[in-house]
Amino acid sequence: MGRSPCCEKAHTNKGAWTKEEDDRLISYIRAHGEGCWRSLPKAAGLLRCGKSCRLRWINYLRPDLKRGNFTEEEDELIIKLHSLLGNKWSLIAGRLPGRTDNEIKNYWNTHIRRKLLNRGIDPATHRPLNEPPHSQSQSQPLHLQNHNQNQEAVTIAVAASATTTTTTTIPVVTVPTTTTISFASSVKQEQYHHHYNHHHHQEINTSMIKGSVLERCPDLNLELTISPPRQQEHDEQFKNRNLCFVCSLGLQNSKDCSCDEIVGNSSTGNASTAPAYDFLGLKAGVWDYKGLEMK
DNA sequence: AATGTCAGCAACCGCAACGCA
DNA sequence: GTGCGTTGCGGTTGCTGACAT
Repeated sequence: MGRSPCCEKAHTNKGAWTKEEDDRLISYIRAHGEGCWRSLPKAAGLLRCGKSCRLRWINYLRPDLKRGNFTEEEDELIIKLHSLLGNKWSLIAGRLPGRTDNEIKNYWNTHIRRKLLNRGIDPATHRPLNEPPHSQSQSQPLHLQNHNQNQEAVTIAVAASATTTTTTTIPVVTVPTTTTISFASSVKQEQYHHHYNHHHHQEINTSMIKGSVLERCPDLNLELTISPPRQQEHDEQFKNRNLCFVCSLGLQNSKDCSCDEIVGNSSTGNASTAPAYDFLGLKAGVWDYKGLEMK
């Protein structure tokens, strides 16, 4: 027998939501919070499946949503992020506060695609339409190029703008050498944490971003730098120590510090036993590059 | 005014990842 | 380690309104 359906389809409404349904959903979530979508409809007295409720809330009813037209700045940011990340709409949405992945996806398909075509740019590859695909690296979009390339020791900083800088370094352990990423983001740390908790398996795709980022998008502040892994570079006190995410944020001695819990072997130089940074509680050992590849 | 076409957007569907027993 | 239930993502569909004929 296959999996049971997510809802009893015979007894659920479909199609557009009514005002009454919206009100029920809003009041229920205000009272009980998000989550447990499967049981929510029954508890809220809605004849909808949990999926439908979740979608309605996330894409339309959430109070922090920014309604209205996209600005020119948002347009350009979406284009740049798409060139880096591909159709990772949830990731792109994470960089645009108040916008949902569905909204951005629709906006891309209806407006930006056409806008790029009018500029003579292929929206799929972000390269000129009339440019012959003379090499794989140039004919593929950036996000597709990256995972064809061997990983190297590289530190990458990504920022939506250049106000604050939050830096951490993450090893990707299944590649021959250590890949590290530094995130410099104006997004509040807590927002980043929230986003990361939901999307950590995709967020790491940013690690695929390499030198050509700046070449492609010179005015997008990605603060790309290439450097040896930080632990090998300096900080004598950490030389024989593994850094947790908390310390990587400069919060050494914090109660959340878990450096000493991390098991790692920094002396081998082997990536699979490389210094382990506990990024948001994800021990280095869990990073599986293959699992992070774009579809 | 009636009909056809198209664009925009909300919602659905299938699948994969995740978490837990 | 495995199987099952739940959640989230991305592609696709279909409804609706605006515009053209």
